[in-house]
Amino acid sequence: MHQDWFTTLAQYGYRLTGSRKAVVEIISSSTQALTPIEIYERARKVNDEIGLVSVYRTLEKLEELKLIQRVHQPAGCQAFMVASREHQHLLLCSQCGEIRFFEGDDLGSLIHTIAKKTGFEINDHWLQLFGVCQKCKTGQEAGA
Amino acid sequence: MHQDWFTTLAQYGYRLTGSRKAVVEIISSSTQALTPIEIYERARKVNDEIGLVSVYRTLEKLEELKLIQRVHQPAGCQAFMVASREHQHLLLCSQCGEIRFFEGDDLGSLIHTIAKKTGFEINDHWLQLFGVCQKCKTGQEAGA
DNA sequence: CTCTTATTGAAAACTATTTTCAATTATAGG
DNA sequence: CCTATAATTGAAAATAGTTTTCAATAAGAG
Repeated sequence: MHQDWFTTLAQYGYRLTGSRKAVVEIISSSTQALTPIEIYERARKVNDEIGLVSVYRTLEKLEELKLIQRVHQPAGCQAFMVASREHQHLLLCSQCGEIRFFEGDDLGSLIHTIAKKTGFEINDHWLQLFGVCQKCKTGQEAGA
Repeated sequence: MHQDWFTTLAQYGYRLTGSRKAVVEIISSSTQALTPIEIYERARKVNDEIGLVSVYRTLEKLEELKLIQRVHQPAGCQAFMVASREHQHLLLCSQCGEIRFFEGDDLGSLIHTIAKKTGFEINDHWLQLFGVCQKCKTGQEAGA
């Protein structure tokens, strides 16, 4: 997957630098949302030259290109992960942070009803499910 | 409505001060989510002694008592508004920020399906609708 | 009315993020 | 392969948002 991201970055005229590669590899392979600091710390383990600023700057670009998304959680909204595709939403484990995509929500008739009742023209929705993943239920910790 | 909030605050042993009254009146009567600074600015117009710190501290308590909730929006997650009741969700106007409550989402079968498919025990969900309110559609600005 | 203790505002501290800037480096074109 | 150039870098400074500290004040119980 991260190869595609490199291609997209190149298509938009962005250079492929060590810092960017590190950030891309870390986020694109994570099953949990990661904060800038978490990404920075992981990147440092591979290359201890990388700066936190570059993490922020890379995140900004990846978000612009819609390759990643900010994840809103009760504990905060600083973490990022791979972007959902159209019609995909997130299911989050409240214990270990493991995230899965799902689709198939059928909000059409609800949206229609609410639109009629309120006079709003409804054009987007956010849906997120929270729970406990199988690993956490059975007592194990998920891998970081 | 804000009378109920004063009662709740008193029940929990909180004193009813001018700063708290101002914050409570402002939030409890707003149809838009307000940031701490916005609340502070409005409160200042009535009482120019109030400090921003007290706004933060009051918000903290109102959130603890579940009288208000933080509202997550594309532009940020610092704003607060009256808490949703059980099963209520938000419909937001992307243009003027006007917010309505709605209920009646029927996610039971979706949640069941996803739980089965993923092994998660799903115990909560966030749903928000976005759109353009009637006033904004017809070109007017909503009242602040 | 008085006493106690919660609450206050201001300033300082802290955290998260963005900007500035000179040095470096990816990459297009020779 | 070189070279030129403009994008990118990391560090430091700046900014924004929030929390803590602290002495002064004031709510409200008795």
